[in-house]
Amino acid sequence: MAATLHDVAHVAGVSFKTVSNVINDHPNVRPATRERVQKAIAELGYRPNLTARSLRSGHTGAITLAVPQLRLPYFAELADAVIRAAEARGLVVLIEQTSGERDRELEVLKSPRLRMSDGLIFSPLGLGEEDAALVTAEVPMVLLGERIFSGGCDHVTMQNVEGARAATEHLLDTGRQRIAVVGAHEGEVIGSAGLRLKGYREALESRGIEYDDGLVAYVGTWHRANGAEAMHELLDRGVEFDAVFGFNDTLAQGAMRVLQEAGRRIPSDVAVIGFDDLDETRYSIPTLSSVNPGREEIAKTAIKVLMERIKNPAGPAPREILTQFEVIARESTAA
Amino acid sequence: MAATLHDVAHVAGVSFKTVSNVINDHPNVRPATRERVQKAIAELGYRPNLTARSLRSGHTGAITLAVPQLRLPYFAELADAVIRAAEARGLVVLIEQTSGERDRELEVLKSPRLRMSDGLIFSPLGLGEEDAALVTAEVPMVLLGERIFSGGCDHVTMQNVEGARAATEHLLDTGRQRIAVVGAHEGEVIGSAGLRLKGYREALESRGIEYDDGLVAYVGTWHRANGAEAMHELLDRGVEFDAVFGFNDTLAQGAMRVLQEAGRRIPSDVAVIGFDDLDETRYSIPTLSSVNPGREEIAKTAIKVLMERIKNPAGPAPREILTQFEVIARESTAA
DNA sequence: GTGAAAGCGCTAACAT
DNA sequence: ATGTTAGCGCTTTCAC
Repeated sequence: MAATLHDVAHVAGVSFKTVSNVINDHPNVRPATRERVQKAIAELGYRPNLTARSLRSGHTGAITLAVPQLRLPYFAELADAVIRAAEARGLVVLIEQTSGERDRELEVLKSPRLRMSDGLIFSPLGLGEEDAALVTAEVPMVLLGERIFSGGCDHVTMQNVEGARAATEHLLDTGRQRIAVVGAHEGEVIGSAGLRLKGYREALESRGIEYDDGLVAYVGTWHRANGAEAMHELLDRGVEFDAVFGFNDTLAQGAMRVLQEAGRRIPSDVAVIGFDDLDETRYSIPTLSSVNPGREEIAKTAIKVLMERIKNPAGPAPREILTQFEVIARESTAA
Repeated sequence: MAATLHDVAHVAGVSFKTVSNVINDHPNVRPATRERVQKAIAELGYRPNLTARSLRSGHTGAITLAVPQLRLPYFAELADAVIRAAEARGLVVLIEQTSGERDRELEVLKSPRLRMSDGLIFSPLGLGEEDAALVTAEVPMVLLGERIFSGGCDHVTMQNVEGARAATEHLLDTGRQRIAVVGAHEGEVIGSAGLRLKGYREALESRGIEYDDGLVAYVGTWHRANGAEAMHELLDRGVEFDAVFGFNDTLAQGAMRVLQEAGRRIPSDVAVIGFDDLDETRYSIPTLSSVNPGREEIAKTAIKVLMERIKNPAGPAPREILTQFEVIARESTAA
């Protein structure tokens, strides 16, 4: 089968330790010997067995990324960014899908599989603050998202409250007064939905507008279909509104679709803003205003922090890192 | 650090082989002993070291999926499906992004990293038929897509020609005559673009309509932006058309956007159909007709075939597997 | 500068 | 039914 160090050593006529030295660029090898070894390596098409190397060295060169599902464009774009950031540092990425289910999330955390990687970037959806004590892994971990803050591990997250507040203020600035919400989670305080609702309320409050629960549509998950459903519900309720804040872009897209089906014009009748700044917001009809939560930065920072933690597990105290956000105005909120 | 078999054996007062027997459900263990060992395992929080197991057993329980990029919704949905299919069989998935660049694709094929997985599902974009000889890996491989057919490995692919032909015929059936194409690749014969163009031409021919290169817009990649650009170009050319066939849904979405900006109504002025049946086609304005290429089936079949090949590398001759497709009519091609 | 030997944690013959 | 032994392919002391 595949050639081993021994085979190479044999062909090159040296001890297999010398071959190892050549491969790992150790200093004490005579140029002539090195050359001979390299020739043997080429001849045999030798490739190091990384599994063996991992066993010996204790690290694998891989990290795990656990997300709800790649079908959700936000996580696809996040995974894309994480893989690129990891690759830039010579790491490969193993992806686990949790469907956002608590049990599956715990399973991933506890799986022996995790040890086949050097660290974990974990974006929980089912686990909550009350589970903080369970959120530990046998490898260094960086937490993403808004579900858990009290953990003892590094945490990279976007500014949900501030971003949502800015989005709402953007709508208010265009003269909108009755802003419907699509994507709230019943009773949630600390997840993305809870925090974005908080930002929404803060913005209203700062302008002296009273919060009206009748304008808020609650959903289960954040797929396009949920946005569509929620908008149907709002329309059925018969409440008046002149703007919609979709808690993410896919919800907003679903809602826009239904609004237009119902004959509402965007933005003249109803302005719409989303959250995430997905690529597709640039091509919908109309283009969708959104909040760029700093996804690239999240990915890059997560990788950086994780690598530091892998190098030095007992390093600095866990950090809480917030990314920059930016409101991107597009057609759906034109004045 | 982490407990090993030896630690468990020590605590349970047995030899470490017995522990191994318990873990691997070997028959010859007395219930009492088994129980004692299991208690020790629980007590120490023992988890097997899969790296060591891999080294010994020769397989890793992971497979590699190499795709251009997850930002392209088609590949995000494909990866999602592959991960689910793999998980159902107890495998995890490592994802490599190639950007569709030939060099990167070759790099992935040759990387020692690949041996940290048991097999490869490879969806090339940069490599072509002329590179077939280079498309070999040190692990079993299943090829996806249309770039390479002559390889000596299992190949799962969609019916591009037939699907494209059916899409075109669908447009013709609604009375359209001048069908523009968005997404062709200059001079390509065998890639998705080449094959879909072939299907388009076949459909025209079967109805006695002459092929007009003036109706074909060529692009570089298949992002939304390319679809938008291509449609701008078609409009600038001033050619008349009453339908558009986007070679994938993202291209079609970009094109629809530009068409509507230009005041063309869909489907009354121009009908539009895409390819891939992405989730987003169900929520755009208007909803986008498309061809479902059997993505779930591709994922499931690829995993199944790969596992068979892993189990038996010298097994049956490489297979060529085609999935079922289906034209999905939505608003964008309503009569 | 190069080689010999030990061992990472596990599985699988082969004893006992 | 349980224990012993020999590696998987590599890195890493430590000698020479």
